[in-house]
Amino acid sequence: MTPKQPRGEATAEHLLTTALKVYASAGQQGFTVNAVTAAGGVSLGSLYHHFGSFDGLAAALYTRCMDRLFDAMADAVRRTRTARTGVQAMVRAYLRFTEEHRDAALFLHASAYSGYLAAHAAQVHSAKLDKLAPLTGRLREYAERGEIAPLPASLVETLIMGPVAEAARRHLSGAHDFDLDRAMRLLPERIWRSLAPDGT
Amino acid sequence: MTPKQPRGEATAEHLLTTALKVYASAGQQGFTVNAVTAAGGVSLGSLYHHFGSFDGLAAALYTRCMDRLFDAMADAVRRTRTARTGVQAMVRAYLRFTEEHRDAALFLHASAYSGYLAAHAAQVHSAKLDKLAPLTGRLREYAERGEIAPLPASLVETLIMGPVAEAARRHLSGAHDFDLDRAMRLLPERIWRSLAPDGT
DNA sequence: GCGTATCTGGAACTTTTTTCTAGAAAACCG
DNA sequence: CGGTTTTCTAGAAAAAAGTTCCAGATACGC
Repeated sequence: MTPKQPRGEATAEHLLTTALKVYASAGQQGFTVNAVTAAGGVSLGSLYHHFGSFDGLAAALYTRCMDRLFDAMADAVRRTRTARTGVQAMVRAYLRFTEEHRDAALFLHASAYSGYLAAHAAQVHSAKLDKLAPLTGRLREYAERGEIAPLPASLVETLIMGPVAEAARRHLSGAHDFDLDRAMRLLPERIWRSLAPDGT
Repeated sequence: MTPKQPRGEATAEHLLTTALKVYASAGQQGFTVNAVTAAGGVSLGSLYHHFGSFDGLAAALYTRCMDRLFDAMADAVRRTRTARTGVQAMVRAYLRFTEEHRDAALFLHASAYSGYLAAHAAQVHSAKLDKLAPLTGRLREYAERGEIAPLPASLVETLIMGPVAEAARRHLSGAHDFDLDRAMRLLPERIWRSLAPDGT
């Protein structure tokens, strides 16, 4: 009668996938414990067993989406050699991810500074640092070799992630005047210019 | 016995001020209707009469904070002539506002894409466009005069607001490795480089 | 098989938001 | 002024969302 329920670890996985679907289709305001358990055919007890709280589920989903984004960026950078191509690869990978995984990108941007994560902020932040390590490592190498201007590491990150995230937000919010394809063509070079050492 | 209650319009004003204080001291999770009404010595009925919903209050507060930020930026730009000094003035004004009105800046960044505004998104967005008009107008003039690179207007905005907002977020989140004073010295020039026309 | 640990279901409870309505204060107007 | 209308306030009650709890089911090691 009841469809075969996945159990154990699979249930947690299943809940995360369902949660993202619910978020994508019902939006922030339709994103409730009841909506997620109903959509997934899973009980409240299971959800709370695996995630402790609804915020816990949201934090896990956030972490999962973030992992995928940063993995995509790290992969892209790995195929480059110079600072210029590396930075531009990061930018393109972020924008490509935003386009190809719209739901995940939307959830990331909407949740980023948005209460869900308050209780798990520390965990999420350290997970972020871990996943970001390959990228920050590369940036440090560029700096050591003098391939980018001598700036504090956090400013270099700000100059890359700031514009890219803003572009993603504009695309995701459906701004009529924002063309993601054009951004993918123009932004990498512009961001690079903000980082290039003098006389380049 | 009961302290003299402000009435009418004044109550709405009073609630907004109280709300920001409550948000600043109790954080996102302590930011509830009851907390705000209790702290302000105002009843639920009054709050709902003036703002329709708790989200309505949050949207009004958001708009008010945003107005102040953009006014500060517009004032700063008004005192400049060239594209370079104008852009740099915007950047500095944003960062200065973040420092001087920490509570308002925190609320702005935390609420920006965060559910509170979903119901009033349209109003908030059009209010934003209005307040942004003096700034976008300036940027268009720069572009027409060839003082900045020929880029779509939304990309110019992205290249300015992206890094500045990211810097503000890092400062507000208390990142140990982020130094706002250093950012105020270095960012304006770096952002300018991303916008400068060729051969500058 | 047996015992233990893990997982699931759903009713009951808590907290937070929203609605509702009676009535007080202000504004308006002849 | 005196009456009428509108605006505003108060707080109880309802609705909605999140959380707790525990009885029972399932998987797993021995």
